[in-house]
Amino acid sequence: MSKEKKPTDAELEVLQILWEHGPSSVRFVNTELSKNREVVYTTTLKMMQVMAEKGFLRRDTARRTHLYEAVIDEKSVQEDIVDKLVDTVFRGSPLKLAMQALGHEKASARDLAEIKKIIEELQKDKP
Amino acid sequence: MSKEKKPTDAELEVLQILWEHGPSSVRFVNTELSKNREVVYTTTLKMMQVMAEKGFLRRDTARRTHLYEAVIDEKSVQEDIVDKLVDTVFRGSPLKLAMQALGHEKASARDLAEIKKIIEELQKDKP
DNA sequence: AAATATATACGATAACTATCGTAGTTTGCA
DNA sequence: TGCAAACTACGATAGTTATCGTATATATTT
Repeated sequence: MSKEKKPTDAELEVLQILWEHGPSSVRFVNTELSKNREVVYTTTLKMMQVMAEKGFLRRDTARRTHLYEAVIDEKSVQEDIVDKLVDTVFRGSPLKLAMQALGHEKASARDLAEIKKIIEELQKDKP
Repeated sequence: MSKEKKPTDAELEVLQILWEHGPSSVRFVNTELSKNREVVYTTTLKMMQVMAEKGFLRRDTARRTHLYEAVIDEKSVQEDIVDKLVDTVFRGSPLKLAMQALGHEKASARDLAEIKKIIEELQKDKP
């Protein structure tokens, strides 16, 4: 039961960068964000400060350039969001969500083969 | 390319009820919502009025008790949300999302069997 | 007809988000 | 040394969301 509030969309963008690259400076995160859309440096700074207050990030202030690190786990965030999504958009049906995901344009033949294997594994547990 | 803004979480709750039951009165929707959490009637009313302004709902004012109907399609909303979710939370991997969904507690053996069939169908198209 | 119940309309508001400018501090280099 | 660059701190703000109270109109019941 994670009691924490869920990150906003903009916060998720930051989290994704930190999950991928590990502890990073504001400058780095801002540069990454700017690849997708224009963001002023202090906007990113403020956001990350707020996220630290919320407990989403931890920061290391040992040096002048602070380093921020995600303290919420990528997988648990994914779980929270999927659970909520199943309830609020897919009428409680994880199947429908999975189907929609696999129908996604980016789902490759390799993906399909892989998930088939996973399903077969799951079927062993749920006879 | 749906240009429309996406519904908020609270709006999705309303939409789900309308998708399931078809055109409904505010009273009905409020009663349904109240099964999950306490909501004052005028809160629901106001929300549905706003949703109508946004173009999410159409309303029939022919009678004293207005009837509201969803004008955005359930499937396209699901698509939009899944697409965005894949990008912002699953690093562009629909596979990861599908796996997470199937690992969901509510995924039944029947679900698994069914999606396996669907995957086999998809595999015919993506050799 | 009067009282009661049920509707809509609408304004106010607290909380939150995302955004950015300004100020002040530290570092590094010409 | 002194100036420019890079950094943090912080306040202000416009927009949005969800919430609810009050006012008012229309049915329904007694």
